[in-house]
Amino acid sequence: MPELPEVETTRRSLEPVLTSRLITGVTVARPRMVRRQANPEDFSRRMLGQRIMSVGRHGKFLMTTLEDDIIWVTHLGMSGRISLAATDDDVVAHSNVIVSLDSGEDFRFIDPRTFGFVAALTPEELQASSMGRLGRDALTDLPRAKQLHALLAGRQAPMKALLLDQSLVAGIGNIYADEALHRAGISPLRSGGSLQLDEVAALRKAIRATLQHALKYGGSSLDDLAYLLPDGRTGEYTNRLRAYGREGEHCRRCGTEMVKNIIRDRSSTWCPGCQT
DNA sequence: ACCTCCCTGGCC
DNA sequence: GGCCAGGGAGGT
Repeated sequence: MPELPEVETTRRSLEPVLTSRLITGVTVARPRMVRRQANPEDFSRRMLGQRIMSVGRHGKFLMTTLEDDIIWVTHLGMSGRISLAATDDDVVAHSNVIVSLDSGEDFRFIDPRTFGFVAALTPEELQASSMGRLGRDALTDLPRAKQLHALLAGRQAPMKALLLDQSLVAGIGNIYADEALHRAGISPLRSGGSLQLDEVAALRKAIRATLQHALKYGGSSLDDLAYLLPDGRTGEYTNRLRAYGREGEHCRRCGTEMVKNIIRDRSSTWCPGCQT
């Protein structure tokens, strides 16, 4: 389930391969994958023949800039991953979008559940879409504690839901929301507005530590191997997770049995002993 | 701010 | 054969 550390790991792998390359081919095997594009045929048309200028990211959205002022957006969704392969390599199942480069390499977007998407948008189109309403990037641009505290003021929703709200802060998904709350010792059920400034400061520190550590280990590949690095390696943060997937096991900090329950339709794993 | 839907592989 | 995983959009 790719979220920010997985997407940033992907971005770093793509950057040297894509930058300055010419797009020589675009194949959309699953038309559904092209979304937020007023005219679906614009995707291939705007991509073909373009040179790639830079490979950026905001939250979980990969944003690749093309020379003609077009932004090629890729979102991995739930089950998406990017594979870099030679154009004549075997194509694995669910290679829904393939972008070929003048280097002889392919960018292959593999996504069984097709929750991800691609689009090629003008800056105006990007700004007008939901991507224009993303919060600050959780890894590179996380607001200071005072600002975060102000953003949370008066919010009744549980912290778990607020961390997943991409318009508040962009990039945190279900796994790392649980991880950050555990590190900070904050219950996922606490309402946003109930957090004191020192708790927000602890949470901010926990978010940064979680994301930076997960990134260092290449993100978390789960048993389903839906997420892999673009070269096929697994993300190795999985067995370092402190909360996610550890229901019924003992908390690594206080020994209490970890519990899992549903908060706002999302599974949440947390420690009732030390998350208060 | 809440509810429903999208989609498929893997597991019981 | 049914359920579960869940990020984000669209509707109310």
